[in-house]
Amino acid sequence: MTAAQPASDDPAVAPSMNDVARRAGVSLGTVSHVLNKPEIVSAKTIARVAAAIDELGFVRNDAARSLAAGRSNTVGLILTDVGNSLFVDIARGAEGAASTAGRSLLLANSDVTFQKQESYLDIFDEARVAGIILAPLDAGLDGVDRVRRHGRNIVLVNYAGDRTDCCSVVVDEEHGGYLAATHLMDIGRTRLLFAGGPEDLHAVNARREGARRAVRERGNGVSLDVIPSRNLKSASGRSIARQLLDDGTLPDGILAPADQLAAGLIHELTDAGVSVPGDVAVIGYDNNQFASEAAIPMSTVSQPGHEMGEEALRLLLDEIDNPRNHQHRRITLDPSLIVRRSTVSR
Amino acid sequence: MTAAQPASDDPAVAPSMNDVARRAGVSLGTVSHVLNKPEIVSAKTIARVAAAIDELGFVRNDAARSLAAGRSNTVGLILTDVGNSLFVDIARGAEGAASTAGRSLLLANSDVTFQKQESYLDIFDEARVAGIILAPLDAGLDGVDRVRRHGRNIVLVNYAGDRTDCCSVVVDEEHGGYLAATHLMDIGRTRLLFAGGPEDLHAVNARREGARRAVRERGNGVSLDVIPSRNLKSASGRSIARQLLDDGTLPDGILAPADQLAAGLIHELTDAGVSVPGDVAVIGYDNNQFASEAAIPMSTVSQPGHEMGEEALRLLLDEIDNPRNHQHRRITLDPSLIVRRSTVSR
DNA sequence: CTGAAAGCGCTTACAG
DNA sequence: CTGAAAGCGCTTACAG
Repeated sequence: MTAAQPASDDPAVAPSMNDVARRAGVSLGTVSHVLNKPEIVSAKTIARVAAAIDELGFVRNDAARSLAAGRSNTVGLILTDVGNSLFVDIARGAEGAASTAGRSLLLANSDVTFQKQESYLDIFDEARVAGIILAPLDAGLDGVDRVRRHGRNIVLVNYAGDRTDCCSVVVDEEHGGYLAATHLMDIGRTRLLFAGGPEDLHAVNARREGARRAVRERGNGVSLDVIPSRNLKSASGRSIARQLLDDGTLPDGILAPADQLAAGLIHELTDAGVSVPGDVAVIGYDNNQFASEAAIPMSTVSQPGHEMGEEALRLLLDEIDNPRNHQHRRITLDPSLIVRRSTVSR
Repeated sequence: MTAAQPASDDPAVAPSMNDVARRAGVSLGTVSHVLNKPEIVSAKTIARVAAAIDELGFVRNDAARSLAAGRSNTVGLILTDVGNSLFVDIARGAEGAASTAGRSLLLANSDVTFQKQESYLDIFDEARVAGIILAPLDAGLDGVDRVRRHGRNIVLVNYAGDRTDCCSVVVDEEHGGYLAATHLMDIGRTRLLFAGGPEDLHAVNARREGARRAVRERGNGVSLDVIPSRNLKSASGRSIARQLLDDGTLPDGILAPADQLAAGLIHELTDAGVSVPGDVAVIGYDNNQFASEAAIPMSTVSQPGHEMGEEALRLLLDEIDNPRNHQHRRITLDPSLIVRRSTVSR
């Protein structure tokens, strides 16, 4: 279906500050002052200029402003995966903090692709944004050096490797794994399985080590098996479940490093007549939207995405506004346990 | 937890085109030509300039470029809700088409807030982006006129009201409702319920009317009840289900205008011992991620988000690149039915 | 094919 | 408190 209509032939053009000045009967510089330092302008002049701006529908040309001022008002945020609610929460947190601070926040989605991540770093670099918040892939942090060399401020969020030469906000992944394992032991489970996850992902490794520590510290007679998987998707969870069913050796508690993985496990197990949590308690990770919507609402470990975004923006603004006194720092936030029916029946 | 390290005292500054020119031993204009019209420059000069760019790590100042050229290379996309996978798909589609065309795509999330939508329109307007793709709220399209008056190209996606004075890409919502109702009748259901949704949402109304038409055209002896709800969330689905259970008059087929709503209905019904789809078949709308992950995978109506984003960007580029010949048009895409176990048991 | 120069729309010392 | 003017880093006719 298509309905057509000719485009307007009048390519309207935005009025400039000069137009405003002329209309208000003041100089160009005065208009600029009204916009940027109204406190040094008389009330009468402000009113006249404001009226002219209104009448003309003037909007500042940000390219010219950035160029003349040598700095921009906008901040860029590069997310790994906008399909993952953690990153959406980060974006919301950063957006809130940015708008409080009078800054605009622009988003980019690297879509778990290293090349896109690099390309967006360059785009924000070319745009001379005031700063960049990057949720980097495990794959590499090379681009970070590149843009920093140009004087661009950058803070890392969610993952930072071992970099201490820029600010970062991360979550204590190890503690998340610890929380999950402790919860399973608290409800009396003794044969635990850490199920799934590529072994080259930092977060997966840390969560597994956290689970190991929990078992070591606290579990006498508690075992912890590990079965890795190619990815974090639900199909991997299903295939691990089938493997367990075939072997006939079910654990009584499963920790999955992602909700999707846990969902696959739960479906395949319940389809086979295994009771969750009766026979096997399952806990996921991430607190994705569907974790609470599932038929068996899922216990999980939640990461404070909103706070991560807020803190990241706060660190960035400090770096932007106090370049001299700024100290790079790493903020580590704690994940939290969310108990639902996949581990504790009501 | 916090670890500190002093910031570098050397606020590195990006080299300018002038620096590149000096280093390459050519004029400023020649460097610009190498970047923008390499075909008119000799291979030798290109090589020299390229080397200088490399050595210096030069990145173009996009603010200066936009200002001098009078146009920008980036396109802005304003989404209603990045938490909704439809919009994520739209973003992915637009991103793909943009990068193919050598354009950068910047995202903004209006977060279902009219004020944010307006504010991001202004931000993109101030940034003098080449064009804007807006997924507008039902609430109002005023901002559209404002930015168009400044010569900004804009195309609407997902909702366009009755505007024909700009391009738009929408989905045939009426047809989606028709598909869902037809499916329920196809599997033999005769007492249908259109459950939930605020009556002032265009999409909800259209989907309901589509269901009505399907019943009218095809159903002899088929009834269609309607129960509205305050919002599209899962709690609303639960409360509608409780109402049905209290009344003791269950339909045998339910159409919900959102997956979340359907999820709430399904949970409350199955908790009460009602079989889905045995006693009641339930179909949702949107094909959100959790629709397939649910314990009873959900039948639903899927919207072609990726294609919507692609088409929207294509229309926008046509408007940008051919301002003289461009014809505004509305592209209407079809939704599709996805059958899962909430309507058809295996 | 290359260079010199005007100009894009602002900001910001500097005078007054 | 206000204005005149230089300059931000590019692009783009225009000469040569």
